[in-house]
Formats: sequence, C-alpha cells, structure tokens
Amino acid sequence: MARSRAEMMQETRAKLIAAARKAFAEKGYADASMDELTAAAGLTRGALYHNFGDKRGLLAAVVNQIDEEMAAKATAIASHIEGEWQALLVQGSAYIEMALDPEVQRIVLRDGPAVLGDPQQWPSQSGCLHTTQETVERLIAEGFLKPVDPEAAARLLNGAALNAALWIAASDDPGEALPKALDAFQLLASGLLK
Amino acid sequence: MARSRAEMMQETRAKLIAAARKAFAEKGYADASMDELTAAAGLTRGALYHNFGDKRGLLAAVVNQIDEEMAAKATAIASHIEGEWQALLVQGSAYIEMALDPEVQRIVLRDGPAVLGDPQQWPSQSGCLHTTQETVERLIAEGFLKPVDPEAAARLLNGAALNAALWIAASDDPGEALPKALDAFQLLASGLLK
DNA sequence: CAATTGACATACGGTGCGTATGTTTCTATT
DNA sequence: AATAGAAACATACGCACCGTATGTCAATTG
Repeated sequence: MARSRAEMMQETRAKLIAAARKAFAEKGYADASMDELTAAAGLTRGALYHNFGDKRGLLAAVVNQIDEEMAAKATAIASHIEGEWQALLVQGSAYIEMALDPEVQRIVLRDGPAVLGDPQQWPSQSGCLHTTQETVERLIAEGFLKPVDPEAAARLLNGAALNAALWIAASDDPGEALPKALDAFQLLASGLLK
Repeated sequence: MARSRAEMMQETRAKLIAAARKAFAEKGYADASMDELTAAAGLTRGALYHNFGDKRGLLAAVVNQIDEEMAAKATAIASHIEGEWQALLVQGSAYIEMALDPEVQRIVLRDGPAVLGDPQQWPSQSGCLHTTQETVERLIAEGFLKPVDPEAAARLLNGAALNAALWIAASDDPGEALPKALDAFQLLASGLLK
C-alpha cells in the first residue's frame, strides 16, 4: 500500500524527533549539530526548518513527546492506586524515578526550561504538573488536605520531586539516596494533610 | 598610588563579570556575544580567555558572585530571627523572594544548571542550599524535626522554593501568587515537624 | 494536461567561539 | 642597570553552525 503524503510527512517528523531525542540527550541542546542530526535521520536541514521552523521548534517537539509519555505513565500508575492520598504520594515517587532517566533530565529538566522558558507555559503544560494539580484539587474537595492553593501546592510538590531526582542522579550512591529522598518527600507532602 | 599588577587584574575580572552579569541577564547565556560583552567592558575577548578560560568559565564566575550575594543575604536575614524553625521558614521565604529577581532567575536558575550542570556540584555549592542544610541539621539535633536526611530535606525545600519562585515570576499576577506560594511552602515545611 | 503547491535539498551569508600569534608592560636575575 | 623572561591583554585566523534564500521534483488540482 502506498503511503499518503500526510503519512510520509508524519514519518519524517517522527524520524527527526527520534534523532533529536538521541542527539539532545547525548550532547545536549547547544552542542547538538543540526547537520549531524538530520543526516542521522537520512535527511537534511531543509526538512527540519520546513517541519519545525527552527532548532527550538524541534526541541519543543521532542519535549512534548517525552512529556506526554511521562504523563501517560504517571496517570497509569496512579490509576491502580486506591485512595487519592496514596495516589499522590505514588505519583510523586513515580515522577522522581522518571526524572532519574538521563534523557528526561537533560532534555526536559535542564535544556527545556533554559531554551523554552517556564514549563508551565508549554503546550503540554508539563503533564506531570497537570496531573498532580488535579489530584490535589480532588483531595482538597474531599477534605483530606488543608485549604491550600492547588496550583501552588502542585508546583512545590513537583519542584521538590524534581530536585530530589537531580540530587539522586548526581549522588555517588543513587541506591542509597533514593529512599532518603522518597522519605523526605512523603514527610513534606504530609504537611498538606489536615 | 599606582595599582599593583594583581589589583589591575582583579579590576579587569570585576569589569568582565559585571558586563557579563548584565549581558547574561538581558540576553541569556546563549545569545550573549563575547565580543559585545568585552567591548562594553572596554576590553577584548583576549582578556576573557586569559582570565576565565572560556565562555562557561565566565558564566561560572558570574554565578559564583551572585550565589555568594544570595547566601550572604540569607544568613543575614536568618541571623535576626530567634528560633531555628522560624529562621528556616524565613530563610525559605527570603529565597523565594530573591529568586524573583530576573537576573537570578535567568542566570542562576535557568542557564546555570543547563550549562554548568548540577548546582550541588558548583564550588559555591549553591550557598542557599548549604545554609538551609545547616539549619535543618541544627533543628534535627535539637529534636524539633523528625529524623530526616538533612541533605534530602534541604534539597526538597530548596526545590520547592525554587519552583515557587519560577511560578510566581511567570504568573500573571505575582502579587497574588506570592502569598499563596509562601503559604504552601510553610505547609510543606511543617510536614518535617515532630 | 498545464499550473500550482507542498516537501524537501542545496547553496549562501553572517555570526560567534576558541586558538594561535603578536605586542607591551612589568618582574626578576645577575 | 640591563636584559631575559613572563604575564596580561590585543589582534588575527579558521572553523562550525544556524537561518534563509533559492532550487528541484513529485503530487495535486482545475
């Protein structure tokens, strides 16, 4: 069956995003060459600027893809947990563990904010942040949490989890740091409980 | 009085750092031109590569300077507070407010980690982080806090404060977001209390 | 079946970093 | 005190890279 034009274009976009994911993760955004990137995908820079506008646009597409994957994982995990409060804790732990992935760290947590600006302004709206806020809102509505601003709480929880992940990743012994971080995270989160 | 050789060099270093602070804050690290930077300081790129090695070295020097200023402010503020727990809260609030400075945000919080890597690994060791950890350690020793890993707790607290600041700065109405963030921060921190 | 548009490739210009090479001023040694 | 050496910076060069402008070929449309 002959692929249609739209299918062809989606394929080149996918190839470019995949190559960019690899290059951005390995070399970082600044040191990733668009020539090498596109050549690795069997294309040229022409395809890039046609599909994504510029280098930032490609990074945005990559970040979107990763972010969607993270959000999907987070919701999938949380859906198996009974109890909203446990779900929030598990979600936070999941976020910490996902943020241990070097690809996530480099692209989403380091270069992403530096190049694209505040994650909250991204079209994906930083999926994990969004799901966290929704959980917090439900918990407040059900009376489990003190009356705190949901967005602020979600922001701080995610910030705490993010820094926990960065700390663990840079740690000499991640296996030792992880439980400490999870423990501290649950303690902090318990401050929101009534 | 004739300035000595070392004094002259310190002066050029100071001039370069000052010019870099302005350029990095206004244009961001990537878009800051070394030629313009040094010309604004009345020098050339030669002085730069002699004193700081490369562009990253200059950013590191700038980050160090700002970080030291922040740590000095934080300790100065905390020293006037009686009670370690109140000091910790005030310190966190001070950190949030300092992080509202666009210069701090852009250079220390965005470009710094992206270019230089994890702040914990910086020579300044991210001053605020260090002072926070010390306060947490004292509070644990005095029995005010649950037995949590001090480094982990300091990391998460600072991460929460940092994201609070980023949220406020990107908010439509910072004046409204600030008290919400401070409230959420204090709630989270109270989770560490016995 | 012409004409036009879309999807990409190729070619070009400009900018900016890092380094290699000068140049001048201070220092040190005899 | 004179010269050798180095330090501090300026100048000059090469290279890589991004963005755009232009070209090309296939597909679609009337």
